[in-house]
Amino acid sequence: MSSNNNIAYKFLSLFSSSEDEEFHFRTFPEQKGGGYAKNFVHKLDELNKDISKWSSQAIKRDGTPEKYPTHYKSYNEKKKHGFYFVVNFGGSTDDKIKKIRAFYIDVDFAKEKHSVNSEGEAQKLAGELKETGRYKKVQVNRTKSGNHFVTARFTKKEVLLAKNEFLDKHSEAFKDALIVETYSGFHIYWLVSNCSISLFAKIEEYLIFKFKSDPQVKNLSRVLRVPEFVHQKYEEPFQIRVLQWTERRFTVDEFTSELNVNFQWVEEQKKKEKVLQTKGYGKKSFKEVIDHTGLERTVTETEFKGKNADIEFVYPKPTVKKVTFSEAIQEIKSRPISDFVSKPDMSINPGESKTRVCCPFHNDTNPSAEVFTSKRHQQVFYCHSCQVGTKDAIGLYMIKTHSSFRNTVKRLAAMIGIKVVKTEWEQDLKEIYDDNREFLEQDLELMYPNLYYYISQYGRITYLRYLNDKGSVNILSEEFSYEEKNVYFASMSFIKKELNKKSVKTVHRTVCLLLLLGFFKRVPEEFIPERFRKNAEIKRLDIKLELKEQGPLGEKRAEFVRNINFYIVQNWADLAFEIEQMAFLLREKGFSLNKHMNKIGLTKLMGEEIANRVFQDDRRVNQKFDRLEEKIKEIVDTEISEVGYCRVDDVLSRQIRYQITESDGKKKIKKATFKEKEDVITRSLSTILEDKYIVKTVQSKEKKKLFGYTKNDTKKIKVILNK
DNA sequence: GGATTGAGCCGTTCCTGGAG
DNA sequence: CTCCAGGAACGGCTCAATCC
Repeated sequence: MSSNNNIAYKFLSLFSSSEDEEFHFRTFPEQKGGGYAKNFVHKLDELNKDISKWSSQAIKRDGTPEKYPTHYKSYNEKKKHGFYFVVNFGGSTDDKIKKIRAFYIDVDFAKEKHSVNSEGEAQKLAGELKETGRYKKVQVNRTKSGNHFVTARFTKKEVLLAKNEFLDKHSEAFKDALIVETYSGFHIYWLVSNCSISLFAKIEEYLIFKFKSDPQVKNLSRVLRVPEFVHQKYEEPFQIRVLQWTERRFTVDEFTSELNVNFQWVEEQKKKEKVLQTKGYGKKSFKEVIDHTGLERTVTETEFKGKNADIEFVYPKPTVKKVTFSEAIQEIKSRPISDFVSKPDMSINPGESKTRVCCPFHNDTNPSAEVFTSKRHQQVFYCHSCQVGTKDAIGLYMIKTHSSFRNTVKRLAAMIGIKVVKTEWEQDLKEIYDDNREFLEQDLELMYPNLYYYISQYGRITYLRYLNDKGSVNILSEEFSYEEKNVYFASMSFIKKELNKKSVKTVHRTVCLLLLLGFFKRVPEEFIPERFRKNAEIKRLDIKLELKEQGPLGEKRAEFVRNINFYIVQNWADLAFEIEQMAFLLREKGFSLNKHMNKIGLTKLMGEEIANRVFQDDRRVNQKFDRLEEKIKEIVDTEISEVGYCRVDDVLSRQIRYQITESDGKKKIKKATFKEKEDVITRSLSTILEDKYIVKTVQSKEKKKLFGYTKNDTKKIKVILNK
């Protein structure tokens, strides 16, 4: 027995069955910009020393070690990296885990997060939370997509109370558990001797529901903090410590009976949760409140904001003037808001700079809204209480009626005796947009099966409708057109928000796919008039967006518009055959969003010209990629000439060396990593094979035997054959 | 330095269609 | 019908460009 009193070592040794069992470790920066995560591996007996001496060289992702060793303790304290270990045995990724060492949960009492619908609501909730005195910090945040949420961090005292309550409540279940205390909660471990990999996830799920612990903490290769190291995420550093020791190692049977593990109950809980998570599309919106356990959600329907506003607009006047759409906007913006609103009275008395009114958007008895003249705009309406604000009557009308921008302009124009007429160019455009709408209603499946294949899935038809409609209501001006079509812009985040998507990346890839197919075209940057690229003009455009968002005054936000993608909508009916051809090609070549929707992948699959259409930056295909591709091609050639076929798996497991030219011009031989080989194969296999080979997927045992595959499993394998 | 954007890589989770 | 590999979605992280 060792005589040292190293607690971290003692802790880890509980998890292993022998002194030379391996442990995988990882460090993560606790704070933003704190560097990269690093990986380490140690046998247990290497750690049988004071933790200030624990150190080694980190292992990079490609398996090679880093240049200098890292002393974990000082790295943890000075560089503020958290120090974690992979609880289960085998490796640091899920597929490498071979043995379950323990069941574990992570409970967190430090924070609460509430999602709300508007900044006003967020501020109100934040105020209420602050008043309770239970929180150390209450923050109103806004996601990139414009959703508001309130994060609140409990005071130390509250965290302590919650911790005690939690331990008391579950003392029976934790009787034979290892309990580790973190700043915000606990890591609870139950050592286990004979749990299968497949059972692990089910039991973890049960524990998550039973103890309302962090739902993320259930993966096989989960890392948790090592005791004795310091947790420095918050202001005060906290040393992770072991509260309760145990050497009890459960068998699965003992565990399931002593903790009353019940899988059916888990399924019921899951169903309940699913119902709560269901969100309405389009018409209804819901509010989610997530408490600090991250699991209990209450969902309420929100009001249709603005519908009940106590505001009335003036009646239309007889037409005295006919103007174009953009002229009408100018005219409306140049007039005071009171020209359009009959109630409340928003006129500013002569000689005064502003007027105060009772806000029509909330129950307001003491005037908390004001109408004033700003430097950049004729008039601005802004409520200090509920923070509804607009820069002209257009915004007010849109908030009240939820009309589109175009309809709003038309109706407001009518109120001042103006009729909006279309120019010839606008009429042509309207036809395209209308035709496109109709095009989507047709029986596309029969007429254009490949086109249909791509647009029928994953709500892509919704993207098409949305972008087409967006074009039709954002007609800028004839002088700003490309190929005689209306040019409009859209940011990915904005589309994401409008279409209720969860990730900008998904939106981006979908839009790229639609561009690739040919439904839209990106306008090359050199064709965008200089004045539209200038800040001032972009601000003008942004104000429109801001109105559509019905958000508070967008003065700040209007300063941030840079990389904008400009699009034109094609005439889909005219191009349907070409789109169908492209869709056919993509399917034939085995196009996949995951693998090919990037410049290198698409260039390899479809050629440079098409790739440039979708990705306009001047990224080049990596030289390295080409070299490795040549090598792989050679292997396929020789293999097929020798045995008549080539298994893709074999190519991946082969050691391949290829030449690269380093930055100083020297040539060097490099060993291809697995990932590099995989990249080349997934991204460009079909293109490097020329026309003489085909790739076949084989799954049945008999067929696999033909290719010398003897393993008794149902795994699909890929083989390259002569055509 | 902070914010924001498009774009990249990588790993996990959810879902589906085809093989058996 | 079941099962599972692969595709799509999602989320974490980085990076460069760009502006205040």
